[in-house]
Order: sequence, then structure tokens, then C-alpha cells
Amino acid sequence: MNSVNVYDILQERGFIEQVTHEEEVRELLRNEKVTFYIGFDPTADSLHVGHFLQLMVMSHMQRAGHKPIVLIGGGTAMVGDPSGRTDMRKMMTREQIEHNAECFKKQISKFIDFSNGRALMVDNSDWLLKLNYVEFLREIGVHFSVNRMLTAECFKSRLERGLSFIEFNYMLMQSYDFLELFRKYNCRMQMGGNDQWSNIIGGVELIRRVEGAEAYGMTFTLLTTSEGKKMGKTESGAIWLDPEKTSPYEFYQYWRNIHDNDVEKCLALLTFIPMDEVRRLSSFRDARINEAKKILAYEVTKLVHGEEEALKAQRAAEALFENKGDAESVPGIEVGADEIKDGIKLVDLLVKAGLTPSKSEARRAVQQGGVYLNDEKISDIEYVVSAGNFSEGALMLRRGKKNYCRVRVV
RNA sequence: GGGGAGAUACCCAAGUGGCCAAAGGGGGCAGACUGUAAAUCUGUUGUCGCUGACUUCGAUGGUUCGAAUCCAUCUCUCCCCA
Repeated sequence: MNSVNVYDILQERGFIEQVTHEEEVRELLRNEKVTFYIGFDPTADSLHVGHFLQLMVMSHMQRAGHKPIVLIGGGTAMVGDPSGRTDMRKMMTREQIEHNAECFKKQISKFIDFSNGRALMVDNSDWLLKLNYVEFLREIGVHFSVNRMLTAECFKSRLERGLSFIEFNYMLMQSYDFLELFRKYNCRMQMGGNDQWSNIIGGVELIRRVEGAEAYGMTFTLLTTSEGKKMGKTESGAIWLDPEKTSPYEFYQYWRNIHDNDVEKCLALLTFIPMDEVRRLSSFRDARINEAKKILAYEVTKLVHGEEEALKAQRAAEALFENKGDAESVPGIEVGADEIKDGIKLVDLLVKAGLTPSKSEARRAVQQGGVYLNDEKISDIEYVVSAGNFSEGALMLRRGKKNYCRVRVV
């Protein structure tokens, strides 16, 4: 067992938000090899950075010799977790959920070591879907006080806006999951984002009531910016771990452009850089903090997309913003030589390059002086791009300050 | 089951027969400033064959020269009573 307690590591890095029994959990993690679980409901076809934070915790725990169970919520996704939402989740079909679950499984396998039984992946649809309603009520339902549930934080906002019975049941399902894993695998601890606190203690209490045994829970800080907004969201949606949905370059840029005040938090939570170094890097002020941001961006991208992609993203960023590195790495599109022969309208090219979602917006961007072709501002919306604009078969198209696209002729 | 309120663009929210592609705010985008940051200020924010045309105000059908606005039916949400 590691000499340094993983509890202290998690605490020092700022993960821990709430713990059921602080001292006991600390002792437990110091003295025993603990089996614990974190659940992931497959509500989308890719994980996002919020999930990544959970995976970092798992990773820290695994490094310390504990055994993670990744619980894919194929069953709970059929119901929908109301925690932390103001609106009702829309019902998902079973096919969607199964598809998403497959995507999750693939992605998670990259982050956690499942070799030699060092970790486990299970899907709660295996036991939830075949539950018998009346039996479930008699065995599990009796232990839950509606009065208490109604006072739980996770239902507060929904009590004002509306909460359907199906979502109200979510807590019971998640609590049952914990019980199931406790029985099957002696899983004694559940971890999760802080919005999961109510659901986690639901399980802890259920185990105490049914099994007369002590189980533990711990929640982590949610990835929020220093202004309290959810991190990992951009104009175009979430920051996904799937490179098809968020390219490694975009991913890199997201962290590269993080707010100064969030640098320390991100370095601590999303990289394995030692805390001494984290503190040193984030103590930089003014322009120098950019050094820390570059390291953050590189490290996180490396963890998620691998070293090669991280280097490519870094070189691309250097080429665009620091006039070094190499432009080859800049993400781009290819156009056929025949398309260029007769010329292609700039606005069409902007859309094709994905720099603007529609031609109207492309026109607007041009009119507002936000479009550059090879670093030269173009303000004519009728401008036609032709072979003359290319050098060595490529040109650089830019929209706004930092949205680039390298266009190559093939 | 009875009664009431409501559904408007990415979100919140005004508009209750033509002056409405639809006020205002948030968010987004662009410009200035900068450190590829933040804050601030300015502009912009349905689409397209763009000085014009087309589609949009829960859905469908109707009244009208003309509907987000009136009528009918339907779907969904919330509140009160049972």
C-alpha cells in the first residue's frame, strides 16, 4: 500500500466536497484495499469533461491500490436523474441508451486499467430491468421516507418546477445499485459529483438498514469556473472526450484559454502534476500565467487524446499564435482542385470550413471585418477564392481572433 | 374527475388583427483594448439566390384582403379542488 494516503491526495488536490464519515474513511483508505464505485448514466454518446474528473478520481484511487467499479447506468438512464436539473429529462429509448452505453464503455476503457481484475465494469441494466415492482417496493421501498426525500437537496428545485413520479424514483434505483454492488462485490464506498450527495447517502442508509453494515460515500467538487458557472461548456455545447465531437485541437484550446483564476483548480483536478509544481505554476501572474495554461492544455489533452495528438495540438497553436511550430498541424479541410478552378465564394468556403454555421453568418462575419484570408482582412462579401490565393496548395482561413481553418487543395 | 393558468427565437420574457423576423434581458458571435485571459465599451444575433424573397411564435385545420394575435380540435406543462 502506498505510504501517502489517497484521501490526503484527493483532499490536497481539492476533489473532496462531502464525506459521510471523514475520519473513518481516511482510516479505511489507509489500511485497506477498498472496492468503490462511480456511476455513469449513458445520456449522451460520449463522455465529457465532467466525467473525466470522475475518472481522474478513479485513477488516483486505483494508483493507491483500491479497486474501482465503473457502473454504467444503462438501467438508471431509463428513468433519468432529476438531480441538479430544473427541467425534466426527456425520455430516451432503450436503443439510444444501449448505443450510448457502448460508447461509454469504449471510452472509459482508455482511462482505467481493467487488466487482471484491477477494476470492474458493470451495467445496472443487468439487475434493474428485471426487477419486479411489488417485490422492489416491499424490499427496498419500505426503507425510504417520502417526508425525508422531499427535503433532500436534489429535489428542491424540482419541487418548484414539477417532478414526475418516475424521476422521484431515481434515488431508490441508485440506492439499490449500491446495495447490489455491496452484496456482490463487497463494494463499500460510492463516489460521485457533489450533485449526487443525496443519492449516495440514500444508498449508504439502505445498506445500513438492510444489511446492518456500514458503507461510505464521498462527493467531489463539480467542475465550475471561479464565477460558479459550469465548466466544460462552450457556445457549441459540451467539451466532449470523443475526438469526433470535440477535436483534440479544440480541446487543447479550451484549456489554453481558461480563466486565470481557474488554472490552479484545473491543474490540480485534471492532471497528475505534483501539487508543489501546480502551486508554482499557478502562482504566476499576468502574461506569465500563460506558461501554466500551456502546460495545463498539453497535459489534459495528453491524458485524454494521447501524447501524439497533444503535441499536434500544441504545434498548431504555436504556429497560429506564436509564429513557430508548424501550420501542418492546424486542423483543416480539403477541397477538390476542380472546385477551385472556377473559384469558390468566400462565404461558401467559410461554411464548408465549419467556421460559420450558415451563409448568413458568414456574410455577417465578413461585413463586420472578422474574416481573414492568409492574414489579410477581407470585407467584400462577394469575394471569390481561387487558385491564386493558395500557396503550396494551402491557405489559411480565419474567422474572428482565433478560429482558424487550413484549407488544402487535393 | 372538476376548475384555472400557460406553451413565443439558444434561454428568460414582451407582444392579444396590419407599423412583427417579432420589444427587453441573458447568452453567443464580431470589432476596440489585451496576455490566445478577465473586465469594459461598440456592433451584431431566423434562413436564402440579401436594397428583395422565403420559413418561424406547441400541432393541425378554419375565419379574414391580412393572424404570434380571432375560432375549432389536438398535444404537452403548471396550479387549485376531489
